[in-house]
Amino acid sequence: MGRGRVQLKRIENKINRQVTFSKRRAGLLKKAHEISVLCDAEVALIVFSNKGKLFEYATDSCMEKILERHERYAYAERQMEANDSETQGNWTVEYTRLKARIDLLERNHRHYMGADLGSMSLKELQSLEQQLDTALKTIRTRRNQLMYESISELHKKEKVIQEQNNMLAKKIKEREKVAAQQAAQWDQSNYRVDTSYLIQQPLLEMGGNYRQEAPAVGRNELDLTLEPLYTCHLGCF
Amino acid sequence: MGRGRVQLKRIENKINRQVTFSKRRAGLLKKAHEISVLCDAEVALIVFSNKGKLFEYATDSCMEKILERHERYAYAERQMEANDSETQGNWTVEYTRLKARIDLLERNHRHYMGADLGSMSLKELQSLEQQLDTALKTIRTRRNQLMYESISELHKKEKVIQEQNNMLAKKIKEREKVAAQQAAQWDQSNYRVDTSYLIQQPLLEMGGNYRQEAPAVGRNELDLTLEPLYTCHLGCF
DNA sequence: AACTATTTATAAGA
DNA sequence: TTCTTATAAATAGTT
Repeated sequence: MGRGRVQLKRIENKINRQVTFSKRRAGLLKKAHEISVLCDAEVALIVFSNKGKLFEYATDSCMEKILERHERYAYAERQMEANDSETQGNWTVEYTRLKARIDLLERNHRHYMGADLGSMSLKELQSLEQQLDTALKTIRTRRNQLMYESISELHKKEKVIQEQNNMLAKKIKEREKVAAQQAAQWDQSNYRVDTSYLIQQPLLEMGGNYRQEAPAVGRNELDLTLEPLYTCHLGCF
Repeated sequence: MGRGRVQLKRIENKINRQVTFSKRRAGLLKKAHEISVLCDAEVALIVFSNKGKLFEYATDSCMEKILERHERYAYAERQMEANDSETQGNWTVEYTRLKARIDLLERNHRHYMGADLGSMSLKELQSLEQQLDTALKTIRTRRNQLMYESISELHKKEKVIQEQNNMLAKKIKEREKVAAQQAAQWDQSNYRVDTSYLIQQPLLEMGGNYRQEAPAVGRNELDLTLEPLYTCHLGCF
């Protein structure tokens, strides 16, 4: 269409090429619109010029919708192809089938390891991501459960040991009291002073130790620092 | 082009429409290819027929690449537009600017809550997803850290309390020994039998209690069940 | 950007 | 569908 035939090859003259691009671009957009209206078709046309400038046409000005439809379509097509080539395989019998299956599994494995992603489409990558994310979620849930149980267990242990601790402390206090009574009785009767000394010394030292470290400081820290965290963890399950 | 003019409106005759679609589709694809070769342009053309059948052309048969390029382009354009309309806003002064800003923020907020996603493109959704995923990761990291610290703390507490427990047990044993000596001495001198009875009774009862419940059963369970878990947690950070 | 000689595309008919 | 053909449209080269 025009004076002289056109060979289907890149126009080397830059000016010429630019002019032709303008003219043909207009024509192409026009024709895209025409077929869309005349034939009730959905058309998306994207043109990047030599220099990277974008021109586009889309039926009803809804490019994204058409592109998404295309993605769905292309994906479905690819799935069908994959299915076909996997099912019909009976031209070198089982061997080819098994080989293909192994290839697929190996490729999948590489993908699951995050390698060899260059050959995957956006859609495939999304699918992979979701799969991995789901797996990750399962793994995380499991790990959280284990941590939760661990904390629960520790709390229980702590309580038991603390109770034993308290009980021991009480017993010791009783012993102190009895020892004091004995000492008093021995003092009264002035009988064997050095034995009274042996009894009284360890009891005093121990009582002091116990009260300062375990119930006062230790318990307080547990109650203030750990209980809120624990409650918070519960909200996560 | 052909016998008689063509009005730009849907062809009502179904057969006619189908024929025209075939012809024009071929023409459109041809022209798309031509401009692509002649003018060194990158072209993507997607056509869905009336009945949903897909026809497509892409320069170098690389549809996905062109579509991604388009997405990047369209996204950048949208960003610029948003920036513009946000920056220049001086036709109803500050009011319009603030209103737009609030609208944007509210929309974003809805998106962050997972609502009102219908208006978002695939790319925007991906971006949102990544944002949320990153946020989620940060949150999870933080939570894991807190749980880790909690476990660490509990282990430390457990150790301290256990040590105190052991110490108390040792003290009590000493007391037992001393009491036994006293009892022997008192027996020897036959002096006040009822006091010796008071001392011996609580010590025996307590020693049994302690050895059976805390160090034997309690400690074993902790070592076997919790230590591996703890090590496992460490691997997660 | 406008003109115009030609080539192309295609509507209608077979 | 496909082929043919008359004609409308597109456009290469020119101004």
